[in-house]
Amino acid sequence: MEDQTHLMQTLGGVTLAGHPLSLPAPHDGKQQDIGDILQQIMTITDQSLDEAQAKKHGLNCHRMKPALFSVLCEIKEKTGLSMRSSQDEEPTDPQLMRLDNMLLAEGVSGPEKGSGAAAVAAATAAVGVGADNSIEHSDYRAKLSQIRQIYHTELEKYEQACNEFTTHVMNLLREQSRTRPISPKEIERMVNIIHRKFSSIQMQLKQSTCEAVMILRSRFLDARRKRRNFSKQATEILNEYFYSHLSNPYPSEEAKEELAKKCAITVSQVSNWFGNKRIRYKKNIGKFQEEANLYAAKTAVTAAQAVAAAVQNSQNNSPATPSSGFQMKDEEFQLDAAEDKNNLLNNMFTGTSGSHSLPGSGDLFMSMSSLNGSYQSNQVTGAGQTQGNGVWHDAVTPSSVTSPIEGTNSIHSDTSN
DNA sequence: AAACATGATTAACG
DNA sequence: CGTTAATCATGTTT
Repeated sequence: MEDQTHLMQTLGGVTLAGHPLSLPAPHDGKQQDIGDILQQIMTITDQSLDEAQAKKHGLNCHRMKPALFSVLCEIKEKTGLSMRSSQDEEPTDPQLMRLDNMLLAEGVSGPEKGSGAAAVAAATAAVGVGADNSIEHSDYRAKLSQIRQIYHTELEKYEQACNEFTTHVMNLLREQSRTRPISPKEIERMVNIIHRKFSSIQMQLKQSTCEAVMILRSRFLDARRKRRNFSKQATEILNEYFYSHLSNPYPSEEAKEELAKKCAITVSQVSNWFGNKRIRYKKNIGKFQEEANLYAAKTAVTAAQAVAAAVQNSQNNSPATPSSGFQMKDEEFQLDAAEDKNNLLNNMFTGTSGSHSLPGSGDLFMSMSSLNGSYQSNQVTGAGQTQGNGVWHDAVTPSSVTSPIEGTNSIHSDTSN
């Protein structure tokens, strides 16, 4: 330990003016020699530049130089180990991994995906609608590739700077190793340190890139911010399903997928739509009545013949209970429509009043049956039964699956895809 | 610009 | 987990 202290001071080249160094020296002759060399080394800092340069050269060529050099290196290595051992870890790994994964997932650091855009465009084009959607996406994609480009150029710049700096330091150290005990191992370690520093800088770059991507993502892909209304067709299809399943407007997962495919939207969008639709319909049935009739008409048109026959039956034969699936459906409708019947009725009458034949107009069918129904049950349910509960839940579940309703419904839209 | 419509998000619930 | 109900934030209409 004492030797080390001395040596450190020596190597620092600051003090140690007249101290005799106690290096391990087996023979007296050589000790004299070494002492001489060390003396020269020690005093070199006190000399003028030219003088020192000359002396340096002299020392470099000295026959004992390699031996002394290696000894000094070894000692230095030993002293350094105790200091370094604690700080050699790399705590950056998990974080760096996370960032890397993220960037890879976002397609920033991964392979260039020029074909991906084309594929997506083709897919959306194949669906037919979704042009606006792909515009949005291309905008997003453009920004993303901008970020990626910046990221890559910066990364490359850092890489280059790192290499430059490394070679510079290596040259410097190699040069200095003529006058200082610097082992190749130490140079290597130095290089490692440099690399670590630069990679931490790179991590910062990655982090800020991630942030940028996230911001961009939230700005462009967060549909809440940039909400787009569904296409006319899509709402058409959704409404069709909704009103033709008004008794149980809860599409199954498969049905949702079908609708999603047909509407060029996602399944969760379908779920959202039905959630919103149900709650809003229930909340203000009257407001939707017109729409309901419209879509009921629309679906009825396709099944006009069958419906027409049934309606005639239910009207002519037995006003009370015609025993068809329509009756049940009617009851549901009357429940639904009970609230704003006035408006409703007016609409219906003005819309379809005179001609109640059966020219396919489903609204006719709707209006006829629901009129009867609503008059019946208005007193029962009362005008105040509006929302709250039981719009379709209790009254509906029984008829949803078992009754012939499903059969009739399936004629128009249920299985028609 | 205000009012309304609508898709998405959220907490609470069963 | 899927729903409901309330709410947000935007789109559309008036």
